[in-house]
Amino acid sequence: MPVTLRDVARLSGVSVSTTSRALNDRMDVSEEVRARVLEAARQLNYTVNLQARVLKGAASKTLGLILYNTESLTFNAVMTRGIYDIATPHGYSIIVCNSNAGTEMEVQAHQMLRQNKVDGVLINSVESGPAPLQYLLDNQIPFVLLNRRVPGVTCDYVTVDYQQGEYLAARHLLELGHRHILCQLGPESHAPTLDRLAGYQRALAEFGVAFTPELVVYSASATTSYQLTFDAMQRIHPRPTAILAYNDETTIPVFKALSDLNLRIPTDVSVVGQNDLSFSPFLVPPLTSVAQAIHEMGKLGIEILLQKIAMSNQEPWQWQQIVLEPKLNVRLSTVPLP
Amino acid sequence: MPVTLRDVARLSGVSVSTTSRALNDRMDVSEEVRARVLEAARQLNYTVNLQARVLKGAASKTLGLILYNTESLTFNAVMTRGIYDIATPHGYSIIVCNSNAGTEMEVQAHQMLRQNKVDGVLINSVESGPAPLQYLLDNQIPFVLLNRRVPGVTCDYVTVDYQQGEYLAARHLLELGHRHILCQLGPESHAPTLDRLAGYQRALAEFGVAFTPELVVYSASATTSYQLTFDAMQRIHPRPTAILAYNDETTIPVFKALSDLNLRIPTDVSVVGQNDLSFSPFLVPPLTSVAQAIHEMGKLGIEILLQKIAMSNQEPWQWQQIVLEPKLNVRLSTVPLP
DNA sequence: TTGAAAGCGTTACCAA
DNA sequence: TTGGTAACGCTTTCAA
Repeated sequence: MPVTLRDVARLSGVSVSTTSRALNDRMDVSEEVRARVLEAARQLNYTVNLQARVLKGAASKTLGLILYNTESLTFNAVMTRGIYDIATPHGYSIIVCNSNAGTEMEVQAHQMLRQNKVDGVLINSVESGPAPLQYLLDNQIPFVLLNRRVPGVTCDYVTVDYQQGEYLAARHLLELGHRHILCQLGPESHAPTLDRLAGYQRALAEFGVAFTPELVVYSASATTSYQLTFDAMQRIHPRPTAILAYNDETTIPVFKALSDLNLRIPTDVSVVGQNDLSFSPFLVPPLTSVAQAIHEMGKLGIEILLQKIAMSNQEPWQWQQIVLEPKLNVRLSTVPLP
Repeated sequence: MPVTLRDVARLSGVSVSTTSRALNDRMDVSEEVRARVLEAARQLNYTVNLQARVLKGAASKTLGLILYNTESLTFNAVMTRGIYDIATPHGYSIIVCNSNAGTEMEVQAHQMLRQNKVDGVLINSVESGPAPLQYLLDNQIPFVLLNRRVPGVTCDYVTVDYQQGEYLAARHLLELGHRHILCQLGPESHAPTLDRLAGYQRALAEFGVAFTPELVVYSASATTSYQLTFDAMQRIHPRPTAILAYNDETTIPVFKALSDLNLRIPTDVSVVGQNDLSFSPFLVPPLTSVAQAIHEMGKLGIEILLQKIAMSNQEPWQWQQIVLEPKLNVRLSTVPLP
């Protein structure tokens, strides 16, 4: 039913092989024939059959993207935005899979991508261990890890530095004189959580402040952020004078909890966010926040991947292991301790 | 280099055709042979070559998703979340394309999906007119429109009702006695914008309030929302007593603009948002907002698409044209006019 | 129950 | 410069 090369060949009155060459911009085809073939193809609305081409051994011009999909709503949106936009102009389709933070779906995703013969993979989910990565390495399928590192696996990756981000935020508060800083982190087992905790502790140590486990709480949703803040500010003595929020979104319930406790920001409590979203400068007061280069991470990831695919396998490849540095944007939600 | 059916056949000592039947769970294969084949396949880590299968005429088990990608960061995230999660268990891969609200990239997306022989398409971007849809209809490729309707094209779609959403919000304010309601809409040419404007006007008409063009402003970003609110509340006399914000995200700059003008919420100005995000109940004051069933829209869309694909083309198909109703969640950011 | 062979649409090789 | 032919990996007749 669909138009094939044979149809175009018949209409243009040349052989199938000549038709193929004409359409693929080969130079061993007379201008006159090429014109006729192109016209016929246009007329029949011909499109190449990718499966046939790939079966012959050509690249599939398809990439895989395995998302983790449990981090904040905005995370994937920001990270993937640049990915599609760079892939499309290069003629690549992207098959997107979600692991939903589960090993089973992650394994299925790898299987799907393998079956689809993708030319490369961007990976933001490594729940099932290094085996799938090893498979890709063994089979020389290029891939780049996004926001992840895997111990024992040498490969390309682009991450941001959550430890440094938390460190910068904590140091900022310590420099302002704060000593009782409530640290709100995400899911307890999550790798970035451990990084951030380490950054918090590093800053404390640098200022000779003892670490108080009570000051660390774990939450990730709006509801729990409100409750945890509300409870912690009442329970902990002396009361924290500053809060390192989980991210800018959960800063909103934090603000409300403080408001409900009649605590003013920043007079009574300083607050620092993470991610520096577009609305953060417009909170009341404007939020001091750590900007992580999430968008940059996605963009660099796909660029490295495409670069790697474009290279012949013979050339030596220097592993790209990039850690993007966070930046603290100071606004009005943080002030010196009186 | 990759393992093929021939390799499995050789190892299990049977023919290629028998191997194929064994792996495809056909019943005309002896149990003993099937076991041997499966074991050989496992041992060789065999995976079927999808391109070959599709070339033979099988379904590609691949769907296309064309996103518009100019709406808020969260919109795509919420809508697509359910899509992947339903497609994967059904064995479908999804090729995601972004039109970026441009006709050129949209056309390219359709081309890519056509080349990839997708079994169906979910479409949230119809910038280049009805031609690509007509192509899909002509070639019997199932598709479902998400958040879009196209005049003159009869097809399946799932949308939410922006007009009704704005109507509900406006009516709520009118019932509270407000008569000067600032209406903040998105990009001026955007279809939802026109719907929302109509909803606003319908509510006004119902209460016998004259429509004042001056009270309608267009914005979509955090920065412009702040400035537009700040300016409008100073410029317009009598000053609006209520604001219909563009969405919950831009509500944040609206709150700040009002705060900077020393206007209290809700005492001086009532505010209604759109989307009812997870953080909205935690704004200060908690935001009255219109919830649109964006997630439901994605979920229904993929379900209808899969259903349609599963049906033999012979059965009659009843067009699914679904408009999901919005819901107004009243909180503390709106009060009766004194 | 099994195997041989044809063919899906394309490209590459070789011969003309 | 052009055309015939083979082959990519699979499924599906059809025959044994």
